[in-house]
Amino acid sequence: MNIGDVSEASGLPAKTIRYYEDIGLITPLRSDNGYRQFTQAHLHKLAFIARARGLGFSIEQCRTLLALYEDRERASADVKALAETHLAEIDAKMAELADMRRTLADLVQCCAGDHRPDCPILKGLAAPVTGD
Amino acid sequence: MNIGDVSEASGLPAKTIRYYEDIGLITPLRSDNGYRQFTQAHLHKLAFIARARGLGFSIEQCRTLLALYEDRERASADVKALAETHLAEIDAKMAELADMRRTLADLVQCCAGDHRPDCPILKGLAAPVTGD
DNA sequence: CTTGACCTTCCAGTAACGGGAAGCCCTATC
DNA sequence: GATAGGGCTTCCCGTTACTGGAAGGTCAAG
Repeated sequence: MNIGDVSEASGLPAKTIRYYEDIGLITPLRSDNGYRQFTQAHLHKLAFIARARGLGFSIEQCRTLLALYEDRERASADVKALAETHLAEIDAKMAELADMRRTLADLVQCCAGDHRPDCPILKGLAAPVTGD
Repeated sequence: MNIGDVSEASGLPAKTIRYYEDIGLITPLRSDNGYRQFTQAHLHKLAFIARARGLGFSIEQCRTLLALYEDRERASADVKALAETHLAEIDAKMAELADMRRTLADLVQCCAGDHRPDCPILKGLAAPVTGD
């Protein structure tokens, strides 16, 4: 398969697939004309990466996951640990966003949002509301 | 004030403050020795930016907020609209994270996490679970 | 006079690609 | 055979919002 085929099959842009080759995630062979030649195994790997990325794993985490995936002796505990680490990262981000959201929603709610210049949002940014 | 003073007062690293000057967010004067000279107004602006950044506004959104902040004729509706746009961005990110979290948590829960190689997480990444 | 803390500029790197240029390859059509 | 098109190649720059580090000027204290 050429890059266009795996691109369509995996849903990944060709640019992204070339990038993954650059950083050593996949290593397609080349045909005589210099075109990358992909096998089903390559496609499988790319789909794996696409799904892991879709779950928010970083490229380096994907690299580790792929290595574990290809290691028939791996312990599932290793995979689980990585997944749990990532789960914790997600939770941390969600908590951070929730904090922002709370504060921002408060400010928005206080703002009349009319033609007048008086704006509690800007006031809140200029001097944070102290709950004391 | 020198950059170290505003850095400490605003909580922003000196590097970041220089960067903000680079991109035109602030424009301190220079003293004879070439050092940046900051006023209370500069510090005020930096603190404003720091808080807006803390709420997740992008640099460009901060630039707009600053412009609105310094425009005595602005309508609070403009500020509110920007804040609501950002609120929607936050909500979108939270929803995306929640989706990831759900799927990942499901996989993690199915994984024994022991010394054996059998791992539902890797299986799930290799071929997504279809709910059909 | 030297030491050390501060300040300056500039260059490079981060994550994970995306855009676009310049140019080769292959097939189809006229 | 010439050409048009689409796909492929490499290469380099741009993105966001900084951070790290090198090389060197400035200033106050001992």
